[in-house]
Amino acid sequence: MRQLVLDVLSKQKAAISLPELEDMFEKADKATLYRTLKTFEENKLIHHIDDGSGAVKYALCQESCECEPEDLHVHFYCTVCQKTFCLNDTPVPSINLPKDFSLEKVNMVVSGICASCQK
Amino acid sequence: MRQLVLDVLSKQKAAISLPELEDMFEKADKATLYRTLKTFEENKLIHHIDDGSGAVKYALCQESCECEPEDLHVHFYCTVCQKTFCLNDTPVPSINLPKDFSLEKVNMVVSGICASCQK
DNA sequence: AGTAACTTTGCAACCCGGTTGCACCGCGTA
DNA sequence: TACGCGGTGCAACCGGGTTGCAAAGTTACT
Ligand SMILES: [Mn+2]
Ligand SMILES: [Mn+2]
Ligand SMILES: [Zn+2]
Ligand SMILES: [Zn+2]
Repeated sequence: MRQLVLDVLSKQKAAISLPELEDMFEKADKATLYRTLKTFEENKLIHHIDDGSGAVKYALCQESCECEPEDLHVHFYCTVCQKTFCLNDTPVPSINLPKDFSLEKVNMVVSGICASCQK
Repeated sequence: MRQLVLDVLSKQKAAISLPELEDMFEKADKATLYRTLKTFEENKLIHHIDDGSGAVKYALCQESCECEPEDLHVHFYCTVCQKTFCLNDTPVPSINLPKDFSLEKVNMVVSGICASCQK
């Protein structure tokens, strides 16, 4: 099962959610897939992305993917195809927090229209 | 009802979620509060914040609060008290998207420890 | 006041993503 | 063969959000 899921993940251009994964298999159980993603994430194979679409999405970690402690790159959510992409080459800009606020991590999601959906 | 909700909202230092609002009233119905927040948002009185905590939170719009088309300021989620704050003075930095990606809006949530929770 | 039209509210049900307990299965090992 | 352990499937549950519908409240007009 994990092999199959890993295959699917590595073939994806966009990040994928649990429900999407579910009906991409049709045969495997939701809980199994859920636990698979969980173990993958614990072992730093994948990272999750909260793009505000209601379902958390997952994408393979890249070579340089330091998901912890701080997510390095920006994510892009296409409002047309509803796909979410890792912009691995777009680092999260550093920001100045008010005094006495300590930074742990940053989630930056840009919405718009992706390259494929531009006409 | 709307008056009451508006009062609560204007007294809040942190953004508030629908469930939080719910048990802050104990008397009003979830649906009513939900619809109240909805109309407030449609009329640009409040804006919503998706901080990844599972529940969308709402905060009053400030004078200069141009929530549309693009959310202007950064939000801060405290991992200790689980409160979410508008950093009204911290604008979202502009970023360079890859070619052919068009920008509509940006959600930037910084997690860490807020001023009150620092020891 | 009486009536009609419109708005707001409460209730209940539903949806959907996520999560968990538990029993079962498959497999390697003593 | 018997045991232990990790993976799987099923079913149930949870929590936030959303909606249909009917009752209650409000407003406008006569
Ligand atoms: Mn990513
Ligand atoms: Mn805000
Ligand atoms: Zn697209
Ligand atoms: Zn705090």
